[in-house]
Amino acid sequence: MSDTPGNREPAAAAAPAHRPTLAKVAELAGVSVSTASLAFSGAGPITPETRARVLDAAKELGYTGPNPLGRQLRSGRSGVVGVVVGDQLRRAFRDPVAVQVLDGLVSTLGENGLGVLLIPGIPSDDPARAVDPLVESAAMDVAVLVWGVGSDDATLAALQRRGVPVVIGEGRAVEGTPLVAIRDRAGTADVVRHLVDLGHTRVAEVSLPLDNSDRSGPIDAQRLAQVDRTPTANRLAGVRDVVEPVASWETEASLVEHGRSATLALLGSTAADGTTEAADPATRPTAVIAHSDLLAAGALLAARELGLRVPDDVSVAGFDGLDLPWLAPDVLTSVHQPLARKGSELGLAVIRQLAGETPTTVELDVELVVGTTTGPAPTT
Amino acid sequence: MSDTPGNREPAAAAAPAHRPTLAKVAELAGVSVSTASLAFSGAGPITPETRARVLDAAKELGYTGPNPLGRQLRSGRSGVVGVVVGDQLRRAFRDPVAVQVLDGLVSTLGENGLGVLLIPGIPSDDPARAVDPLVESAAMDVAVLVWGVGSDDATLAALQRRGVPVVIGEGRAVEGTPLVAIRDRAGTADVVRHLVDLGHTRVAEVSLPLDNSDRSGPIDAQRLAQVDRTPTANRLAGVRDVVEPVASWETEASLVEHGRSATLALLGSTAADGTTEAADPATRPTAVIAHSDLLAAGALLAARELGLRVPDDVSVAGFDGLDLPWLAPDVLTSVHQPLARKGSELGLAVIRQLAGETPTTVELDVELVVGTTTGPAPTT
DNA sequence: CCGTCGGATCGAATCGATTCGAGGAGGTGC
DNA sequence: GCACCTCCTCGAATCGATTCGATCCGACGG
Repeated sequence: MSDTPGNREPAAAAAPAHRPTLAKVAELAGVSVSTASLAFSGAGPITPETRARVLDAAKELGYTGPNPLGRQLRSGRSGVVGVVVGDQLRRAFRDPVAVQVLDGLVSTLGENGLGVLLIPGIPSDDPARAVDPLVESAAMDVAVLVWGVGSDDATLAALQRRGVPVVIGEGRAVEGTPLVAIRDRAGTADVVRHLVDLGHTRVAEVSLPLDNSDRSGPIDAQRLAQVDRTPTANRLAGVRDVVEPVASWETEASLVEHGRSATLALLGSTAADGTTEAADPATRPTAVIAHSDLLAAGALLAARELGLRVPDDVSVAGFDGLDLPWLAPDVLTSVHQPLARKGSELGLAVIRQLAGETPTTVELDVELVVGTTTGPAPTT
Repeated sequence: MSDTPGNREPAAAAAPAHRPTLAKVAELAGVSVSTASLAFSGAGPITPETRARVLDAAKELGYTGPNPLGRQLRSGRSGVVGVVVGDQLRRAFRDPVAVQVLDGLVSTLGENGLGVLLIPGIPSDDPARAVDPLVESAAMDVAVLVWGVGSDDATLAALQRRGVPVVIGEGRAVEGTPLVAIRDRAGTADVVRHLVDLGHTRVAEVSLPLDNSDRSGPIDAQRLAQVDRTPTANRLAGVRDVVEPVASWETEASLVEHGRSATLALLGSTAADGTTEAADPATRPTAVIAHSDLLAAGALLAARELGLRVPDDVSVAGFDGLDLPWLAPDVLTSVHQPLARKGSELGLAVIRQLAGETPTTVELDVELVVGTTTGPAPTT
């Protein structure tokens, strides 16, 4: 076998495990490579005996099935779907919303034999890292941009340049790519209408990030015009479809602590000694609408801290429909969105894309679920 | 070019985008394929003009670089690291501990041009799903079992059968595979010693799951013998190195709500009307040691619910060192472990494994950080 | 003026499997 | 008994790139 002088074994000292190939198995079984391939793939006719002989030979050699790399090259498919997450995983995954969507996506793709490759997105504000090796050259059949695309998305551009088909979740529609979205705007309007129906007129808003600038603070008209994330834009619009909020506060991420600090700013006033206490009940907002449940949870904690009773002194509502048992005994009033379903739909869109079907837009329904955190506006 | 009659174009109607190959580029540039390859890879000598000519030709054809599949087959490397997560992502990623480790892992691997493929593990209690397509046949250079391996791990077995090198985090050491662990046992002993030093003698324990049976309830000696997860075993042992807990409660997952219910059971007693109130201060545990911060957070909430002051009536300590700002104003006493570092070390172990180095075991240090939730045992 | 040396380019083998058309053996029908 | 048909197996091309050794060229030294 090693009759060739000058073998191509450069320095592989402790690597005796040159895995056997299909050819070796075929040789041992006394059949051709093509027949051996048939034995494994099951495509095409083959006698049970021949098949058994091949399988026996495989077992004897310790061959555990066709090398995926060879198969992939031949078929032109890698079986891998790239999922673009934020540049920091820890950030993207701290939000249960993201995790649940991803869970649905991974399950659906897994059922179809597709794997998920985590791709750190290219931060649009960092041109130095404009070439991410994974985005630029990882093998993937489709890429999923789960959390939308900005107006000037470097990752999207790179993928399109490479010719990788793209599926987008929750965001701006892009020519020729499937989109899976939810009815943010209508859902947000629903919950705000619920508040208005309860008599609330001074509604404060805790907003999702408007872009990826990590800013936080009050949103004025000028800032409002700069919004560059579709979900945020939709929810801002949904609120304003019903009422003009008396105050609106931008947060840097959908996390409990940011909801808390935003709400302290909206409902509290800083005393001379630096401590924060509840603001004047006559002017203070009577309801807080948060763009997410995590922010709403923070709002709830802030209200408790300020000594405000929920919902007697202030009503709090969120968006997402997360299960937050540690808020007990309170149950958030929230707009429930089908998170796992959103992931599944993304997965199905990927599969349709691979099948060559023409891209479609899917829009999922949401549902207002009233909990214990909203009630009639205080009469004072 | 298409002088061959009977082209191999079966039914690719709307797919004109047969991506150009290196051969086509070489042809247009008037050079050989090998030279064109050199122009892209940069390996080997090449005149700047030739290189430019190739690159121009590539641009003209819309060729965006070598097809990863071809390169992978040739090199025998896929550049992909499989990371085995629980069968349900949503479950694995609800724990910030997991997410932070994964974040460190993804960063480190990303810096080395390696991608992370999410692999749902094979549930050991479900023989029907004993063949996961991804575990069985996805292309990966190394697999990482981040959360340890059980005594009879189907996923590990499948990977070993395939000959995929494995790296293990936090668990039982396996012959010939690198391991990255932390000093659970010593760290746990440290925090328990801290409690004992404060005068606590009646210490209750809220334990991580002992196996993947989803059981919850008190742990007796018999159950204690069945533990099949190394981190849990280590922490149980660490506690017992210092004190014998007056009560120990198994949870089904490291989540706030389970910590809460366990603690209600440990510190409360159910009244005749079905409500739970604090048990007799004379016999009630004065300290709760939880195996994780999420469980400890639940314990804290439960204590508050029972009307117990922390740390005056009861001390609470955890493990992990998570940042839990929504527990404010409390700050958990906890054993901090370097989570991102653990991920990085796993990544480095992967890289060493790929470089053919011999597997080593890395054990990371932990540090007790005293917060506001532990204090002297009540004198009554 | 010729031999030699070094750098750039090319040819061909190789990675490991899939697939299609051809060929061969065995069985059936007339 | 012959022709035909079916079913299985085989050979060879192919997927797209990398890489090694060979070749070819110009330049330089003797």
